[in-house]
Amino acid sequence: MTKEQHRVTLEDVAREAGVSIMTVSRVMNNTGRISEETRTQVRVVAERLGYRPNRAARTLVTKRTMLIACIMPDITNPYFAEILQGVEDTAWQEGYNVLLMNTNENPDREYAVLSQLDDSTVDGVIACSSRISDEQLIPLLRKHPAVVTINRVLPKDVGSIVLSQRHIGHRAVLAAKYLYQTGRRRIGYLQLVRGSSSFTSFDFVKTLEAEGITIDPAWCRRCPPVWKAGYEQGKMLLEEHPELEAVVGGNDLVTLGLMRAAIELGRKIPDNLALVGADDILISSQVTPPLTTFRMDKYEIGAMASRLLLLRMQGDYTYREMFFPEELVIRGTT
Amino acid sequence: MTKEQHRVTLEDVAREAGVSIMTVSRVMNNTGRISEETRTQVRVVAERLGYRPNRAARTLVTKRTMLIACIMPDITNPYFAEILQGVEDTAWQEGYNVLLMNTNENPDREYAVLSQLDDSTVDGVIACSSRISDEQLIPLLRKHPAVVTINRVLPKDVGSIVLSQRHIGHRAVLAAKYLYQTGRRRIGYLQLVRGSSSFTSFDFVKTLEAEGITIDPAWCRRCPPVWKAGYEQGKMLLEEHPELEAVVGGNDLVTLGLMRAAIELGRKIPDNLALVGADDILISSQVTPPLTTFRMDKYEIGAMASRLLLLRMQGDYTYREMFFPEELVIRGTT
DNA sequence: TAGTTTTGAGTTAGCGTTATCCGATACTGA
DNA sequence: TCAGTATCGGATAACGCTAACTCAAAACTA
Repeated sequence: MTKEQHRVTLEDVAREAGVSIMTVSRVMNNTGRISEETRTQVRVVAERLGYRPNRAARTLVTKRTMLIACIMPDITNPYFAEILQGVEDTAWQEGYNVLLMNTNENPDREYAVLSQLDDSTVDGVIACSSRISDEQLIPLLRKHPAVVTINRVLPKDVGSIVLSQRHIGHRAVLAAKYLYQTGRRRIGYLQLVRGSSSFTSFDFVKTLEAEGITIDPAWCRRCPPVWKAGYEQGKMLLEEHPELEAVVGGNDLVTLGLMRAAIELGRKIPDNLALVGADDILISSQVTPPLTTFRMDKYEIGAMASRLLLLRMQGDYTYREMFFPEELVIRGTT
Repeated sequence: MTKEQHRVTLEDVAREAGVSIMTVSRVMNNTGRISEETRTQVRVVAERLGYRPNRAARTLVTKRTMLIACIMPDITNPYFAEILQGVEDTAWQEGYNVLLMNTNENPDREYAVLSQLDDSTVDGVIACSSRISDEQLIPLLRKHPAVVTINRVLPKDVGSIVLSQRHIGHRAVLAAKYLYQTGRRRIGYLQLVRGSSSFTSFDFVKTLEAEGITIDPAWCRRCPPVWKAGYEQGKMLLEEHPELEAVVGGNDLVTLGLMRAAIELGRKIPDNLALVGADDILISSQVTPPLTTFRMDKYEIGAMASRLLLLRMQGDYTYREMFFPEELVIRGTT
């Protein structure tokens, strides 16, 4: 199909149906008072001519794009894929389409993406697990009338928030405490590297210290949130610190990478090394031994983000914070 | 931020800079002849005022949305997630954003999505592994000036094509032949259910018959392309046909589901039951035993689709067909 | 019957850009 | 010096739609 065809406009329909442009517009939008007779007449003509309203023209006057932007760190991580599925399903049900902006865990790209975005492009923004600093993120989000963040706490006026853990790092501390209860003493930590995270291995060590659990900072490693990095960092960590009895991973992917490294190093899991992951992706239940991790409703997190965004887009700027409880699923690695 | 603020327009910049609207427009688009002096002057004012061009207004006159639609059956399937990553990265590099339309393997939803889409919404469409029939799909795609399909052959005038297997079902036949070579005789098939697929278990049986391999049609099952379905259908299949020595799966997810069922039924893999998957997602290499499957460059498939689409969007309507070879990766399940 | 409301549909005026045409300088060469 | 030709930038008219207002005719009301 070439580009040179004539687009069917309201005017064409109006002329053909012998009514004014406004009448056709009203019929198409089901607004205003139109007699049943005229209505069906216009509908028939519009159908016959194959009329489709021009989205840009409509947007220009209504100032609504019917689009929402969803900024994701990495859609090949099943954790985010499932959240995105929830976002898209819910948005779709409400007549919105999703502009996907995948940043590949790259803060520079995330910054570029957010800079490019403005309120003439989308009606709202969902920023999931942002990897950039508050200083960069907040001004960029303030440009938008409706914002929801996932797994990131921002000032209440910026937007609503969906969280899957009460505080950053809360999960890792819980995992370590559980491992301690099961008798492990030398507990390592594969902390996710991201531009933003305020929770560091320093906090990990300190928080657990307060609980009477001593962690050697040398047992903690920073690690990009992908499988390969978990494998590589994990291998180094275990080689340098064979005394480790357990490791807490920042997400399932890196924990699984580390598990592979451990197996290659001859470690027997869980007897020789215990592992706890973080987000219960499908693969985690299917490996041998299956990974102990935290379960949460990822789809529902995404769906809720869409719902909260919709409220804001409809002008309800009440600050809302939804907390999704996560549950430790004990499987074969502990 | 409320909606009531005044948007900075070309007019504001023009007034402030003491030039005409057209001059500002030219500067913003780097078109036309503008003196260096005026150019920087306008740039400074635009920057100070925080001017951002209105995308809808621009689209209305240029007829370009800078958006492409990507229709995906299921982004929680890592196979598609990786393709989507390739699509998005490449589109982004060229200044395009991606409208994600995830259909959750639901043909009705895919039909609805495609019906809603028109050329005033996006500049091009990538339809990945469409689940609807040619009769439905072709007219819907013809509305668009630029189309690329992934894993779906259509008339050459509809759009370009990216394929990861030479013919539908080619992979399954290859897998069966390989299993036969390794001594397996009673080979089952978990065929993916989709609205469209022209390759049926009937073809599977017939094609292999021609190769001298006899398959009992009762060993073939249709199965939705998700893990759970593979597990359930697999369990039924293995219970009803304990004589099976091997099964070919339509994709890795269902094969893995079947593998779980087989293990629960006490089958030893690969001695007691051999398995071949289809798309080498990460999880397949991490389970025990690791899955024998077909490897292909999923990211590159998506990236290529974007590149082919770009060519069409730039007016090069040459039909192109890219074939990505896939390679059998022999691991622990055969 | 005259006044009032309701109903259905037309008219006008943008929304914020860019395409296109056109005019005013300034520069060129003979 | 004077046409000829770059060079720069303004004026105008769309693009396709909807908000807001207007108004005639029909349908009530007292």
